[in-house]
Amino acid sequence: MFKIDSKIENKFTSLAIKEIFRLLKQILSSKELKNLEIVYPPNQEMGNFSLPCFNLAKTQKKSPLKIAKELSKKIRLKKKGIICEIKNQGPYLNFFVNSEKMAKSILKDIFGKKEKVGENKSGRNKKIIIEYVSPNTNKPLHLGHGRNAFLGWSVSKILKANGYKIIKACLINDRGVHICKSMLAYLEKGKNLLPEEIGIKGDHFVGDYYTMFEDMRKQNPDLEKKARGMLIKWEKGDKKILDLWKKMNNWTLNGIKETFDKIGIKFDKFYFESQIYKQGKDIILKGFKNKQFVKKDKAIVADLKKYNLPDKVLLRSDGTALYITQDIYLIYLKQKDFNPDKIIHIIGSEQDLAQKQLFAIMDILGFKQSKNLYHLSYGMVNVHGGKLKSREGTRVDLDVLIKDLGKMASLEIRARDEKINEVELEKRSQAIALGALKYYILQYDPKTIVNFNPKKSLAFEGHTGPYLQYSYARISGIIKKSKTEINKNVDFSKLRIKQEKELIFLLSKFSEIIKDSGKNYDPSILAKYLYDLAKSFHSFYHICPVLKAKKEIKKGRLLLIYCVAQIIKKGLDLLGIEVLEEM
RNA sequence: GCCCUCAUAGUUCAAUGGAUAGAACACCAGCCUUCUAAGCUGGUUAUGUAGGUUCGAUUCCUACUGAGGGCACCA
Repeated sequence: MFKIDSKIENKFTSLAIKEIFRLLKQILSSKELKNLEIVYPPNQEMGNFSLPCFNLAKTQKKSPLKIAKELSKKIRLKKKGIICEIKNQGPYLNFFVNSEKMAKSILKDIFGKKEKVGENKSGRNKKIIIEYVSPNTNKPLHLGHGRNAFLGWSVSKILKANGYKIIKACLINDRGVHICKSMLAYLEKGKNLLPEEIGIKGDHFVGDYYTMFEDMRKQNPDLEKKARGMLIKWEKGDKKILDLWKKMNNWTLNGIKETFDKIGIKFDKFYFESQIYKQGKDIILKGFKNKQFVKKDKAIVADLKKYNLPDKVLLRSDGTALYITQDIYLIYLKQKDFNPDKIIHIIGSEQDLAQKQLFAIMDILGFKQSKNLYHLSYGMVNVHGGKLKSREGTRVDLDVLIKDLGKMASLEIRARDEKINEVELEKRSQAIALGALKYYILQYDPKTIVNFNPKKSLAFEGHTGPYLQYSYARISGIIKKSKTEINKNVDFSKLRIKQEKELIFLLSKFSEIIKDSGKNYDPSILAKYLYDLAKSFHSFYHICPVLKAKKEIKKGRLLLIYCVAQIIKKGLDLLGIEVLEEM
């Protein structure tokens, strides 16, 4: 949607919209112009841009149909303008652009921008810290962490493409009673076994003891108290417990980091809960002294009636810290470390209330930037109607899932190319498996609850990551076979085919899509666009031969598909998905 | 009990208050001596119920029904 004063990233679109407003100025007052919006019609046969006449109907007190008709008759087009045709259709006035000018401008632009294609500077170098994933160190990552990781990574990339400076942070929740549970089970049943001795990844090794604890507790409920006791000893610095804690934490952390590496997730800064919870306590105690908080049943509590929220306990009655205790300090710490303009927490929607409370507490504490705190909330991943929560049994282990997907992908690849070598097979199957998984997750609006059925959900056909990777590989194949340099100076006077025009117009939308995805912190907008583009390309592919076309047409089509490939590559990169030259 | 989400095709998801409610999977019928069939072309099927606001409601408001999440010493 474009208003008269909106800033448009794509040069051609910007010129076209400006011309439309100039044309409308012939017959409308500047006041009327200001309220108008230009939109995209549902499909391109209707036109490239459209003016809905409903607003004008109100001010002019005529039917919108009549206004559209009148406007189409009154407007005089310029001979050499970008807009070459105007049609009224119902209550809409539709504008068609000159395909030749559109093609030349857009393709030249994409060709010239190379890997910076689609980027803009609307972020003006403002700094944003994005905290994401933030795992516990008592078990391996599951698919819910995967959604968090893919979302965080992609949003970071998209915001960066919008000109923001991004710091990707991860809080390691390495303190708390959940860790003690794994430790207890290990002490009782572990027999000093090491993960490498039985060839198991450290995070899975520790996770198994956590599960074991849950089983043991069912028979011996006292273990829960024992775990609490262990936490108190841990807080007091009991050497034996600290040594075990360090050892087991390292196992888990190394395992988790290995998984991060495998799925291509990186961070600029790690914070550790164990290193910051004490400072959190100090802030709470100081706040209590300053009468910002109150004491109820010996616990220190934030009264949040003013914010229309339930009260929140900040320190237990026995004086030990809660998760939120260190979370409060962490916000100060991030502000001190990086002085960001915004802090984003990527956390599941089950913590909507807790996050609201946290931000309200920061406000009570007088944290000046409390308005710059943002909770990017995302829906849970359900499995078979069950929940994917670590407290309950059902969870999809990320390592296992990726391994299974990799196997599926390599079978597909082998079926197409029997002679492929092992190194290439491994590389491709990983890229395809991760492409499928990441696209599957990112195609949904973050707040949507994803229903994941391992058997049905992940495919390599249809609306999937591999479909996009395949379009890229196909284009790469054609360009390779053409054995010619891509030439940006192309004559497009013979651009008559619907599929060609459609592709070019889709390309022109890319930069607006990146802006839109960034503004909404929503990679699914980009994901859907890329699918539309790939679909449009495949349709083109089956109708328009490239290599067998006549010389000038071939040159033009080569440039066109090259630009499509560049956009797919860039777009997939912003989703954290790799492209392949061959599939 | 209170608060927050959500309800669209057999299934999984789209649709800034506006044009014929889009896709994908599944199902049916076609297309490989032609740039990679992980592809293309066509077909069947949908807005939970009842009101309201509006020229116009899948979208906003109210009630109901159903699902999920949350509600002080878990995170």
